Amino acid sequence: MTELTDNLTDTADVGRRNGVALWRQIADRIRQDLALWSAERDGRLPSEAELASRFSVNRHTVRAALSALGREGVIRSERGRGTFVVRRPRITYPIGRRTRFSTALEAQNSSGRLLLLRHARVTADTVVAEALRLAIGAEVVMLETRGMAEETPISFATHWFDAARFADLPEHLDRTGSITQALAACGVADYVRRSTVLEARRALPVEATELDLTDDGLVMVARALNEDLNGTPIQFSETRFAADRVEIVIDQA
Amino acid sequence: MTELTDNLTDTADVGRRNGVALWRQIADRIRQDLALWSAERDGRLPSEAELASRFSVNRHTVRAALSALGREGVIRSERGRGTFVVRRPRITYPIGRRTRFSTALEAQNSSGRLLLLRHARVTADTVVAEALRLAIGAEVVMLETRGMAEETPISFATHWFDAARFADLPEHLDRTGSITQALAACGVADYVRRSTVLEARRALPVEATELDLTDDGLVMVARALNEDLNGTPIQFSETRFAADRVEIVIDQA
DNA sequence: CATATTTGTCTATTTGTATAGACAACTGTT
DNA sequence: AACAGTTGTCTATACAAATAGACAAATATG
Repeated sequence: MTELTDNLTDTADVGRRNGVALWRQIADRIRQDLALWSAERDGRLPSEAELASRFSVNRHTVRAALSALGREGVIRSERGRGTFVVRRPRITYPIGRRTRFSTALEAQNSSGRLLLLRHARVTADTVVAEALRLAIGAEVVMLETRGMAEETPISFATHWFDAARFADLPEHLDRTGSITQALAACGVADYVRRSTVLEARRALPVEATELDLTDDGLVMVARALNEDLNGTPIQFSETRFAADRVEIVIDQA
Repeated sequence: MTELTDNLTDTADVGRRNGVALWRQIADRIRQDLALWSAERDGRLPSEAELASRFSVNRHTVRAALSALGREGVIRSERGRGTFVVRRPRITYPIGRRTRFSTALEAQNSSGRLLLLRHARVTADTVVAEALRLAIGAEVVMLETRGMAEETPISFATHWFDAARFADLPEHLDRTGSITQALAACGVADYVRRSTVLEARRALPVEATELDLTDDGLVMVARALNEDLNGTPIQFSETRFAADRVEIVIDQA
């Protein structure tokens, strides 16, 4: 760790002519290091002049970076005083055999909510059908949800269920606001996580909109399969987390 | 899944004046979709003219994107014929209670190797000390490794061990080439993964170099703690995976 | 062979990015 | 009040990125 943080703050070299503007690279690096500055010096960032010399760029380039972070709402500049961090720590999201969104955020003072955005009956493509052990083209209930912590979107997920077994699911979800409770109403008393696959990539336009990522955001994608206690798959999900706002903890127990 | 892939291929809008050049956004999107095209049509991409109209940009902009992907080695253009995918599937990397790099890649025909880049005795900072249950400033053995699949770098990791207990570790590692065997030589017959925390971010310059990420690459970062069978922490690691080359599977069992 | 389709190369123009320097406006301290 | 340090705004210049159009060179097909 010593090595890395030193590299982060001291030699802050950024690359040129690689298709990403200097001001954006600098904005991304500063967003990364906000935790360092929010702790010490009253959450005050180094001055524009000092940042410019650290990154070896012109002060105007730094200003473009700070301006972008200001539009994102993570920092705030005050003439004559300096630039300050607007507190917003990362959320810790646990993944394990008994992963449930509702309980995930309650442990850390955040009031988590799961919003149902839309739902529809669609036909299963190859991936979904294989996961749920259905025939390709079988009817499935698809629903999209957004997970919130306070007023900040954290996750944007698409879920698929066997339509034969879970036809009434959307109504129950509308009423209860919880997938666990909606499943219970459909006769699934308990379920466990069978598998989770993670990858990271740049956000697609849809995801950037739903997660309120201003520009060029990153997402962590978790594809998960839940099964009932008989070992029958009941739910396949693809959840996109805003990479800047969460860290994922793997529950080994 | 249906929804997403449709969005990917049809409405392929890209944003302007957000600090990321159009050609780079397009290159990133195409790299994402390579799997779709490598399957069908003999691994042939749509023509430059068609891509230009899909993304609503000039053909030269598409050419800049393809040129970048060509330098990366993931596609190859042939005058008069078209542009083709150079096959390179994602590596699946399992994380669980008994995660070991050596066994991770053998299951999928890849010949995995772990290279020791450098090692040193350093003093533990707050994070490392807390993880290994040592005093801040205690001596630790730090080593950096690079994980390879065939000739492609997959991971770049920093590991820390209590120097009092594992002084001879680097030598054993040099000799055996395996952390598990080196630990065995230091009297640790077996060990298990206690915790893993994952996050995603843009690669730092050092990481881009070590992982051979040509431009603007993404990494998944796994911070892990291993302990012996008595429950004593023995190894704290921070591993950076090249996000384009791996997907991480969580072993729930 | 003739033709349509594809990638490769060239010139020209407009918009975005980065540098440089100067100075105004505001804040906290001496 | 004076001053040092900070952010905000302006002008000017050089280079990269994106658009537009035209044509050459290679390939596949009928």
